[in-house]
Amino acid sequence: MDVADDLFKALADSTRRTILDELTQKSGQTLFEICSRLSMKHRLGISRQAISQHLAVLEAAGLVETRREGRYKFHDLNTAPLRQITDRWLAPDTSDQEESTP
Amino acid sequence: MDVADDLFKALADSTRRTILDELTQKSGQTLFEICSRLSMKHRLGISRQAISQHLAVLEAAGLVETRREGRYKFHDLNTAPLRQITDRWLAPDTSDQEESTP
DNA sequence: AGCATAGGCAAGTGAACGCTTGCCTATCAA
DNA sequence: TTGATAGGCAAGCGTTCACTTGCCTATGCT
Repeated sequence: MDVADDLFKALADSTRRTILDELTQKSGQTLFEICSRLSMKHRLGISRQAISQHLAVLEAAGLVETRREGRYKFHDLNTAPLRQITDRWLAPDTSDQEESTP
Repeated sequence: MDVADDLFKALADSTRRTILDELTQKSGQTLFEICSRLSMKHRLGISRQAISQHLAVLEAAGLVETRREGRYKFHDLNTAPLRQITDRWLAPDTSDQEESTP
């Protein structure tokens, strides 16, 4: 329905948020690299396909961008879509609020 | 699992985001006021109970605070939890990133 | 008191979601 | 060419989620 729907749906899962954390620490990781990090550092017993699906969701939301090089596919973080959240509810413009009279 | 889970789950639904929009325009609305606004302005054919459940989710996430006065219950917006998102991935500190060597 | 208004609780339903399993394609090294 | 590595596609399963329906409590007006 909403255009922002993909973004918020992508952020709704804790595994996907952890993936964003990992890409924040090191951008340009491959699928297998992300897999091993989630397994080692975060003790997440999760399959490769599950993570692949998570990455697809993050890519649909614009939070992750990919580039292919040979048999490797690198995943880069893009935090730009997150600005929507700030712009929507943390905008400094409070000039046209209605008065509170129940 | 995560403590931030409530926040992102709350934002994952488009109706709840619309409620936040409405509370941004006018804080301190009652349940019925929110109901009529969603119905009129946003053409959302949704029951009162559904909206009540949405407000409970938003309150659990800390995005909405409530105060009772007689038979009225007013709902106030609290955008403070949204700062978590900025702090987590939009933090200006990029000093301790790892180098990208696949 | 009697009735309308404002809100709450709980069970049930259909759809979406997260994850697994199994198999397939593509790239590179021996 | 064979084998290993990196990734993709799709069906199936159990859980969670959004929403409805029905009934109940509390406050206020006349």
